[in-house]
Amino acid sequence: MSTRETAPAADRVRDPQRTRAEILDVATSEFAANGYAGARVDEIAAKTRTTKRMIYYYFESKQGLYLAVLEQAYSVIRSLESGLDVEHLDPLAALRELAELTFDHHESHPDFIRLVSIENIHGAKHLAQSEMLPGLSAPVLDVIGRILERGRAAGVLREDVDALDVHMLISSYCVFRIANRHTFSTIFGRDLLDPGRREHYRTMLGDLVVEHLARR
Amino acid sequence: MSTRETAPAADRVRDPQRTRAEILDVATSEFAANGYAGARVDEIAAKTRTTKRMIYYYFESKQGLYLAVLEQAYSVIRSLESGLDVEHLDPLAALRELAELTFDHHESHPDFIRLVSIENIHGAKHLAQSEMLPGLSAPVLDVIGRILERGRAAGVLREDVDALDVHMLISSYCVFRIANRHTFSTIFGRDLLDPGRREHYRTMLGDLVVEHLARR
Amino acid sequence: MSTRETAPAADRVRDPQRTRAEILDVATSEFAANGYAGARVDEIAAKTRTTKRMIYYYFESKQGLYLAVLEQAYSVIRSLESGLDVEHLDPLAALRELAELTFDHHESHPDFIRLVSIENIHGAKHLAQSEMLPGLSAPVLDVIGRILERGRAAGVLREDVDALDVHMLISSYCVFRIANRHTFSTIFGRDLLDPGRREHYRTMLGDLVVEHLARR
Amino acid sequence: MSTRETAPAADRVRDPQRTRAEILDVATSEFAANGYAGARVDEIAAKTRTTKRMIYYYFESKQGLYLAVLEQAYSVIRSLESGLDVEHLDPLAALRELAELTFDHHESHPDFIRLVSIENIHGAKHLAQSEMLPGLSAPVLDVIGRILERGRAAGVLREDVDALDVHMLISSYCVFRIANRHTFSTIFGRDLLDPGRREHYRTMLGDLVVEHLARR
DNA sequence: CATGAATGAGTTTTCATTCAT
DNA sequence: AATGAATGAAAACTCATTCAT
Repeated sequence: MSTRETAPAADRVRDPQRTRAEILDVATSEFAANGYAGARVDEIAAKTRTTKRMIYYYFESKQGLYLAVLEQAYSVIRSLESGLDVEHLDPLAALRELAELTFDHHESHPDFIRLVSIENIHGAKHLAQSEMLPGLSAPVLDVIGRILERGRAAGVLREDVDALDVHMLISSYCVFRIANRHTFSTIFGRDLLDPGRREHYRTMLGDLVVEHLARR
Repeated sequence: MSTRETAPAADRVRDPQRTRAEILDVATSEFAANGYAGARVDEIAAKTRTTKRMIYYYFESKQGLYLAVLEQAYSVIRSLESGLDVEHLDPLAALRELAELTFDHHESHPDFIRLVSIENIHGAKHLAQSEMLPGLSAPVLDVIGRILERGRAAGVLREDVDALDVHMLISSYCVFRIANRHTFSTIFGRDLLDPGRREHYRTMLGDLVVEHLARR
Repeated sequence: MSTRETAPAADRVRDPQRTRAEILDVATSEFAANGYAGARVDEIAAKTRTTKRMIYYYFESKQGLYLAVLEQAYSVIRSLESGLDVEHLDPLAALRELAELTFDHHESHPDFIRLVSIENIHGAKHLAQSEMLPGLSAPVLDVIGRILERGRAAGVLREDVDALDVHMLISSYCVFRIANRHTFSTIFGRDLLDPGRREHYRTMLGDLVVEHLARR
Repeated sequence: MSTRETAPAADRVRDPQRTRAEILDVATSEFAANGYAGARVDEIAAKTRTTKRMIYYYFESKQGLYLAVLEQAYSVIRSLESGLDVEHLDPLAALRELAELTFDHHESHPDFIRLVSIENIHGAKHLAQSEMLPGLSAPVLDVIGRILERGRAAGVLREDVDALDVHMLISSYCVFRIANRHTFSTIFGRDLLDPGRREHYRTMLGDLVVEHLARR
């Protein structure tokens, strides 16, 4: 990968929004694939129809770009969470449904999971700098909260588990499957994303949640 | 960080074992703290009583050093696993004990968890290059396997869950708590390593395993 | 030679063609003078009005620069060869003229001869990587070919010597005089480039060619 | 190639002469193959049954080793030259014989040719430092000298060509064939060492010499 | 004589960032 | 908004040579 700009001038676009979005998309893949330090501004620019200068124009610095990538990634997940609708199900079924939807979400957004891993490597210091993210609690917590409320009122759920713990339980399972896939497969020879075992893992998660939350 | 070698020549020792070990230890912290690309060979050398040159003498390259770090980290965990002794407990108690010991292990080896995260960012490509690690299944699997056998024979455990799934369940929980601590705390304001909640999480894990494995 | 860039920022020009050309010229001298491994990128940069960084910007690597130097050196020689005009002379005279022009060419392009020697030390492996050079037969061969044809038709030249052998004969003589000058002089005390003996050597070459090619 | 010493201690020899000779042999190949700057002391040591320390013990420095290599290479050639015996042939036949023996010599000592090329790259500065080589005129010159004398006395040879020019003529042809083999083959697609054309080149050389020296 | 370990100075290469147009 | 050229600082890596045993 040369440092020289080689983008074909021909198909350069003059649509700022689009240019910004394209940079962000490419940067997402690159950061997710290589980590913060491992990603190359040059490489990101090369995979775009713009030039490096534009990256600095829109995002100021590599850090700025990375933060924008992070913010967008969280936004996408948040809006997916906002679309969750499990109110029509009974509490235990709702929990299972929620867990399984999270399972699906994570599987279809591996870049997000990778970015979160990367951000944790850096002690979440970039995330902390964000003006929009920290504290902006996830919609999913409210969803879980409402289910727990309903379930407790109906006497079918335990009283001593809070929404954040439920979220942690579900996340840990779903995140591990994506985030640790490679070492797991290398060490144990089992691909956690093997389509043939997907249903098994999905059900297992639902079972775990239900078993743990159901009042005995 | 200067390029000049600044290590005090005075206290350099002529102890290869020690020199190698010291480099490896420092490198472990540095890679764990900064990722592969983010770690600096210069910085590692500076925190050692040797010089950068010795790193290349013993490990050939930055990659070689990283791989050695990875291999040592896995070895440490493996030998801890080998020391597990839960044979004297009844199957369900043994599973809980095992889960809780894993919980403890992970908590006291955050660098290992971070290295594994980092390695997954790179698709486990370094791990795959190792001649000792891949395929060398973990002792813990045998431990789990024996518990499952005993439990099934005694009729107290489910028949349809295999050792690797149990390991995955335990790992995902324990790993998440360490690996995703920072973003979790930044987003949700709850520190997963808060000593005051440690017992809660530890018990919760044991419960999860027991609830999932116990025959109904 | 320090690692610090010391080129005066004042007279840096923004003329890519010129920058590239200047690097190439300096590099030609340096490689010719010190060999591939002996040449220093730092030194080349220092003798330029640019910085080391620009060498990598334009040529990617030391090897890339060396190859560019080699390609340019061959191009220069090729275009000189293309300018050869000996069609108006009778075959034997044309051969002598050609030999003597080659003699002159080589004498005035010692760097080219040195680069060729260097490249041979490396088994021509860089040359082989070139996309423009290998196979691109030299114009001089056609010139020789046409003379031989004419000479055979006229019955004044031998039939059993081909153009490539003629070229080899001329080259070996002209190249040796330049390439082996130093050891020859050190061992035998005779400087092959002594201006006072130049005419002698030039005539001797012409004689050799004519004596060898003339039909008896 | 690692910097670490890995020579099997088992078969180390305690024969100084032999150790020295072995180092010299390996160094000859390495310098011939990679040039002075390109050769690695580490690599030379590794291909020997000794260690690097011995190289410095016997030869003081890389330069010292290189000079020893050069001196030995010239000595070998000199003693081959000393063995030349063409006194029993008539002058022209003797000259042809001499040329052809040189042709053979060079072909079977490519490393010598390469070393000479390398030394010329460095302006013969190492050779000049030698206490044994410079000035020590080659035996072959005397051989040529005696042939010329005999030939002139017999009236069969030209009067105006001296021994050193004859030597230069023969050398240039024989050296070029070996030294420039690689670029020649890459550019023109003809291997000058093709066994099938060996006799052709050998005869051609003899012809050249005879044609040039014979009195008309 | 022999050797594994160690070293300092240098050498190539990389990378985020900025400038002139 | 856009761009090819340029840059400084630093990063990885190398190599001849020496030391302690």
